[in-house]
Amino acid sequence: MKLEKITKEAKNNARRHYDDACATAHALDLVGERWALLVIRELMLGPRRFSDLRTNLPGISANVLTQRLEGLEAAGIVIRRKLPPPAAAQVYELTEWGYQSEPIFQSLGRWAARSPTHDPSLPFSAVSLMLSLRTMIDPARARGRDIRVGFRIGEETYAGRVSEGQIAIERAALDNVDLVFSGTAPAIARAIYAGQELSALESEGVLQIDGDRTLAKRFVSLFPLPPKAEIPGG
Amino acid sequence: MKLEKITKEAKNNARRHYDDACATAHALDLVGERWALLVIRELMLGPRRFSDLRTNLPGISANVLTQRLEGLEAAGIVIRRKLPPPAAAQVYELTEWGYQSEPIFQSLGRWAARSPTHDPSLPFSAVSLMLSLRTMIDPARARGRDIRVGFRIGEETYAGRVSEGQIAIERAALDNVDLVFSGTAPAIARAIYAGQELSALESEGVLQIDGDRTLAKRFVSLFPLPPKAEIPGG
DNA sequence: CTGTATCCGTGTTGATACTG
DNA sequence: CAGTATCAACACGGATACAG
Repeated sequence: MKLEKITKEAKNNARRHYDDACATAHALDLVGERWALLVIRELMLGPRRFSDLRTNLPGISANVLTQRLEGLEAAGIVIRRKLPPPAAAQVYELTEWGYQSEPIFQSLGRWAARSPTHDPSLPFSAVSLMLSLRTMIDPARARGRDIRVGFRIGEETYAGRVSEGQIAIERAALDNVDLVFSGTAPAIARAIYAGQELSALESEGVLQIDGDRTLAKRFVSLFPLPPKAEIPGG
Repeated sequence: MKLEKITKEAKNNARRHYDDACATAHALDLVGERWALLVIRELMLGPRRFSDLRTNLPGISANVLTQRLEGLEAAGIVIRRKLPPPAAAQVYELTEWGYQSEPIFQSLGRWAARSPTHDPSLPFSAVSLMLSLRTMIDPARARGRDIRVGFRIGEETYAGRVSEGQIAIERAALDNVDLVFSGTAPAIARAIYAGQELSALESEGVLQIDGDRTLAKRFVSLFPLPPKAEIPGG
């Protein structure tokens, strides 16, 4: 039993890697496997349990999630903790270095937003929507604004604050916010990125806005999408 | 014959993808397959031929390289061109949007440079070394400097210019440079990143420096490595 | 010489079912 | 809830043969 485990681990360590001193290639050795970056993304706004990760990563299978978490833990990117009683659940959390990978998501997201084949009508996790706000905010439009905004998505709430051209977001209770968007992540995304009328989404029943409507309109206008790339001969 | 090709293409189009509206996930659909980003990296400093790519990507096989180039071309990231006679060779080149992926390499490289398991003694392609200079230059140290530097790596030459805290680099002839490093990419990397004595590398015969030695020392000092990440319990 | 196509052994991935 | 076991499908990489 023990021996089997050891050989298995040896196998994992000897897994495919690029023989390349380039730091980018090394990054791909660390997080280039399928699903790895998306697992990190889901942890980017704080610790999560195995099943949280599973439900927010449409399509990942349990064994692959296990493997990725083991690999990320071995690499020093993720750490697993047992929550103190009474919660007593096990959670996975990024290490400090793990959290520092956020610029990777921003550069990937900003670039891919220009893709001609990007389909924003697919499922959208709450975390990725929140992260996308950090990525896509237009500092020029946001400068001078100070808006406290809340989001209620399923069971979870996120609190954000626009200031100095940036937006800070964390998983937190909705105290002291000027504005709350409640709904599914895709619905909120339609309001912010597809530019759909807030009132239309509300009558559809997929979105609810509490607070100053004008402020809400101003808020969603802070997140313009870049123009699609023009593909020669495409 | 034709039918087979069509079914194969249909298969390729229907290949594994994340069902996720997040732009980061879409980026991974585009460039998340093994080798894809490294192929793009090799094209980042200008067009290359199939065999250039092969020799600079240690370990990629011809059929995988073909598949990646097809996929990247279909995605609008790479375009293939036939060089005019007499060269008449076929080359692969990034589209404008493809070139805009450079920040992805920078964020990956900067982050992975902190990895405790990064081994800089592996093979190093000329392009990745040149790109790493753009990524790792310390603007604070570089500000106020104006240095024209050349690199001769194998058959190729690269010309760089430090100015305004940045370094611009292109594949170009070595006219008008203050300083030339000649040698293999790993040797130059040892001088710049491992902080090895230039004179030691020269007596070893792996590096040659033409130009002002003091300037060379100043140049290599512009590229400090970040501290390794501390892994809790690692 | 520069790629492309095909075959094949092997390892990785993912769907389903199952266990503590 | 948090994973493990099993198995089929696929992707990878190497070799080789082929085309312009």
